[in-house]
Amino acid sequence: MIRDEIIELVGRALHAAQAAGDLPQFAAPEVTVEHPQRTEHGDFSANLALRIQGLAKMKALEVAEALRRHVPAHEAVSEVRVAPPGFLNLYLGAGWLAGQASAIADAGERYASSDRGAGQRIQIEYVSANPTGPIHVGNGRGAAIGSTLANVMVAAGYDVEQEYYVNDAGTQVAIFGRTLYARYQQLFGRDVTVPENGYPGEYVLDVARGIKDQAGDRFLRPEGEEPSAELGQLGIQVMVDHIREDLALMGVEYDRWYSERSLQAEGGAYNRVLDLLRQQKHVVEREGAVWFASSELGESKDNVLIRSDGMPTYYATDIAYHYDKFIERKFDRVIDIWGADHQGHVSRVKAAVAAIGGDPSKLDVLLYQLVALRRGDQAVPLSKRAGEIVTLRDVVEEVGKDATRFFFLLPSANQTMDFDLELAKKQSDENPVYYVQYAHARIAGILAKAVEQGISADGADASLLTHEAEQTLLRKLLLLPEVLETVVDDLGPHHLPHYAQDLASAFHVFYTQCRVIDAENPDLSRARLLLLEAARVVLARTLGLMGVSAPEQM
RNA sequence: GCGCCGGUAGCUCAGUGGAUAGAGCAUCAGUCUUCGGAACUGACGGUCGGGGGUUCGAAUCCCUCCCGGCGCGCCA
Repeated sequence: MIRDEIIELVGRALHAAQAAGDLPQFAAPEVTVEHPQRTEHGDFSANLALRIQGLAKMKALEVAEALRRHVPAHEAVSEVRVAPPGFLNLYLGAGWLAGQASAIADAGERYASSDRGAGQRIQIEYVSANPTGPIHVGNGRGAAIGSTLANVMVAAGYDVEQEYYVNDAGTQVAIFGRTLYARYQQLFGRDVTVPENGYPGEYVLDVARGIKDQAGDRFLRPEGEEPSAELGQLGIQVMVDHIREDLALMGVEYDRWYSERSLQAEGGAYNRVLDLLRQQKHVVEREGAVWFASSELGESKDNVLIRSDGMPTYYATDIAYHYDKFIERKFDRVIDIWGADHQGHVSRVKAAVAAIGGDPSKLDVLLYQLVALRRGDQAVPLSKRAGEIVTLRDVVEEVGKDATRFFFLLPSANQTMDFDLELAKKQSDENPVYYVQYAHARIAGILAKAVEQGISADGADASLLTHEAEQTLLRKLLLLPEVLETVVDDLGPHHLPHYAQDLASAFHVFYTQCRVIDAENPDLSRARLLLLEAARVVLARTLGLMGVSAPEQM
């Protein structure tokens, strides 16, 4: 991308200046450039002179001037200036910029893809909500973040595997099984109530009904007896199917659904990992429970692996799961995306990864802060009476997949957010989703009209794209590769919707100022159609990565 | 009490070492005989939570205090 070429140019200028004796010899720091806020400061600005003034024992302005004299010629760069207190400002040439229209249009949907990831195998695990209930609004945020990040990393050349960890074992599942059995018995007229600590939601009754329709009274046992484990597992399966459907409504698809239970099954990683930890003397028994002596590894406390009732904790199976990720499946990198309420879990999982022979620096845990639901000024409680919650499905069905994803992506992950249902639904200028999609539909409309009138971009002379609005739009189009790199480096998908709004804005300005289809100016029309094609490509790509549709009309 | 996250324009948020701190919405004032007005232009609006420090340069890094959210050994 152009930014990296500019960095390269500045680096070469430094070496050339040193070789020519205009600057003294010293080890050069890494060169960085940025986009100045003010356009008169150029397209790229390097602060190198300011940073090396001490090393050079010269005034920053003089260093910058020495650098400027040695910047090699480059087809994209029309001018290099020095500005106080010592910036080196580089300007892109109008002709080169104009030429990018055809380069982008030709790249099509591959535009902004890169091989930065070099095929590195990376696993992204997200949502992974307990299958004991429907997936709720907060999980939706994780879904939007995770799947968007996955899309972008694929575009950046990573070999990505998206995974949902199904907590189909443990206490909560057992409680779900007992709740389900109570509901199941109710369907046969037995006077039983949902257990005290059970799941009061109506959905469990629906699950029971479905099982009764399929299997009749097969799971009914004499009164007072415990339910079969099979019933619970069947119920979990039904819940997982629902979760899969709910996430599919949001455009989220996984490569793999990984069963926690399978870890504990014969040949699963759980026993091997426990043996491994025992061998390494990381395990102590105390108060009837088995503990991971994590405080010896710098953690603030020890953590229970096996409870006094003999059941493994979530933590224990999670260690086994990460053993599977790092040691057995040998992912180069692992990203876990969790709600902020799991924050306390982060350092102990990292400690465990180190203990089992993994490299904790290859584990990134992306935490997102919690979501509150709003309808205008009105707060919407996430859980209503009797265990009923506002589900993700409710939200998607009310405001649509596009608005749901866009709104979840907008704030950075470590910002708590209010999801405003009223705003997300609004078809007005208050709603940024429509602003961006409208830009795409508008372009599609003009392109369709051009086809109608028999005009095309074939043989366009891009060098006619000299209007300020055209050049501003071109600059925005060139930014997408940098945005994708930032998303990958910061694990920050929120940059995408912000960029999308900027891009849409640049297009709308262009549209207002520049007539595209103009019978009086066929050459300019062709050139502008080419620019439109490029803009459409970039807008569609940006929306596509977010999992938001790019409509031809609205 | 300890840990993590946040505090930036009236509201919702970008911006994590650069130049005069940005955007959307809201408010006010404008733009259309032509490709989609779900648009465009301008104005108004800031002690970047407070204080101290580091630096040529701090919203950004360090220290400290205040406020809010989340979490803190047998839930996940």
